[in-house]
Amino acid sequence: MPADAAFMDKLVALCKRRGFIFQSSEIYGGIGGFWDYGPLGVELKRNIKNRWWHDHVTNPPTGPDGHEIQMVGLDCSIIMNPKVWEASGHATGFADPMVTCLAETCNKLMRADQVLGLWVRESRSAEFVDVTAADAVLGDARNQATAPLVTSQTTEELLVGLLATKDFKKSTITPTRFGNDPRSAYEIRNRNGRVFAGIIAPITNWAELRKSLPCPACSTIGSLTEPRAFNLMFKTHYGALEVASSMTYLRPETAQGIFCNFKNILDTSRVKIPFGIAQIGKAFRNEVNPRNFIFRSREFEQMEIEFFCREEDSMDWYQFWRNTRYNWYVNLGLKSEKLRLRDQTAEELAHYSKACADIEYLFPFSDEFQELEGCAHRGCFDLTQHEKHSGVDLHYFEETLWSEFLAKRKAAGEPELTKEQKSELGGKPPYRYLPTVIEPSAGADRATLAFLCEAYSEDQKPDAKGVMQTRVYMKFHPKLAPIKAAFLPLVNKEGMPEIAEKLYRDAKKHFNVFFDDGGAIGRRYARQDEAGTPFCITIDGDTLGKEGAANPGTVTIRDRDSLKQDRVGLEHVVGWLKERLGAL
RNA sequence: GCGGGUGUAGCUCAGUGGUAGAGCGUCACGUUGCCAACGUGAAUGUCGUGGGUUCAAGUCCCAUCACCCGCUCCA
Repeated sequence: MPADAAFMDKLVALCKRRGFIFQSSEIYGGIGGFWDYGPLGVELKRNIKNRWWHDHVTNPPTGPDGHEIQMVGLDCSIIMNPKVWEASGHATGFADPMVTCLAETCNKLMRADQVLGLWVRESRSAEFVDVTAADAVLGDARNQATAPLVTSQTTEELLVGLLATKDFKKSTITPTRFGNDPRSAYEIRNRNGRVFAGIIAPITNWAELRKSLPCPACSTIGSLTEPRAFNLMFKTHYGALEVASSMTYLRPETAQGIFCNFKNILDTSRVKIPFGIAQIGKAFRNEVNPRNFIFRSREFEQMEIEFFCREEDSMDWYQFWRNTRYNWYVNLGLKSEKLRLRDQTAEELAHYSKACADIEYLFPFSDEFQELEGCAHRGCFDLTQHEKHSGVDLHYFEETLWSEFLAKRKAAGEPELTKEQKSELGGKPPYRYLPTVIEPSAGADRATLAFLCEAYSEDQKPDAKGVMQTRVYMKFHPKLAPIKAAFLPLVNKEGMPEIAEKLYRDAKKHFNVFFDDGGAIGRRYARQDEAGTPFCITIDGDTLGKEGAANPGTVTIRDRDSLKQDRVGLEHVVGWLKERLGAL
């Protein structure tokens, strides 16, 4: 659905023309799903990452408890022990079997487990029902329907999954038998008392089964391919000898490196719960189909925080991060209604998650909002998994709370606890526990793309010859702009270039600034507009203090968005910029 | 992965079998007095890649790669 394909085309062309983003390996014909950041792009993306690091790690905000939050940074290796990915679930969870419908008018690609949802059979036709929205069609089936459920999961897993869906919550399931069908058969009675007949069987003979299976989308019988493994993990080998035992993966997310270092950080950095660990780094996913410029690429960069807190405070911290992260985007210029904060519905949540909010942007390539960042309440799922798989104790011990407790007992004259009592009491909450995790996980490339889309602006106005011209300008927040200011001698004579260059050299000590003496002033302004430079500083006759100058010793500073010009004294220019650009 | 579309100069694109083009941009020199100014000059392409048909291929055929749209996915 190209919501505004023309807009997207113009933006992509500008990115390439001005050196924001290039296709990777372009001279060799490119490579799908990989992109390079050019001179302007790298500045923009780095500004975004630096801003994020500054705002959350080096100068974190005040938390809901009124204290500045504790944050530390981390930079983990991309390649880790493959057991990490077994523990996290990625090794299996990222390998979905997919089937394609080969019917000419259909050609749909779907996850095999979705195809194998719920089939309701009535006399000769079979109809597919999404198990999450089964009610209407099941009603039509007049309770007589045979509903074979087949899946690559085990029968038990499937039943658990079925009971988790909206329509079958609180169903009772009783083993039964349909005629001579050898597969496991069940009578399913839902909470409204409606009775369904279901056959549940693991897929062992797809080749046979698919001949009779209709496509969920077009209902053509036997048009589905066999499930093929779509593995989203990037396999690689460590060690020069490529053997099975040296196989591992490039990380699909940076978060697991944080969990694996949880204990190291506790032992070395004097942080106490609540605290957060932040990481910026590359991650890799073999996307089925990388699309939409840098939005979905196979190599991408994440900005992730794992914030560890007590279970009882977790919803406060969740709300805090959800709002803090949303406001971060708004304050850096994603001000339009194209940015939204959306709470996930109960159905969307992972089974271990209490809450999750997505920060979404309405990109021009789609008429649906797309995720920039997910702020998830992950419970203690990840640490539990790593504890289980690694065998290492990852529990947190509240030393202060424990010694306060002991001191209080002593003061009250209570008898000293025995060793056994101590380990019994101190070994469980509130003294010893697995912390709950709030995870704001952002895509740096997606953020970059959103800022690019939001910044792209056009003005129509007549030029010197009266011909309508389009002015294209990138309305970046000054803190994100790749180039902060350009220094331009109005004309190349009478000492203007020399003054401009000296001023440029002064400013360059503090900011990424640019010097341009080539071409007419209007053209130079236009070039800076396309690069998104917020300020153009022009050295003119007044600067030189020429006869009749109204403002001797001043330069003009042109604002990119309003086109208004201020006159500022030469010696105040750097200070003027500092006021507007901040320290970073 | 399946189906459809596209690929010619830095960018946007024209070119339906017979000497590769335009606009914009870029560079140089001259000029210059605030919003893509003007003059003069210049550079730039193995027409995505490989193979085939033909006297002759940017153009026709096959393969391949990349990008765009849909299915799917989610940072």
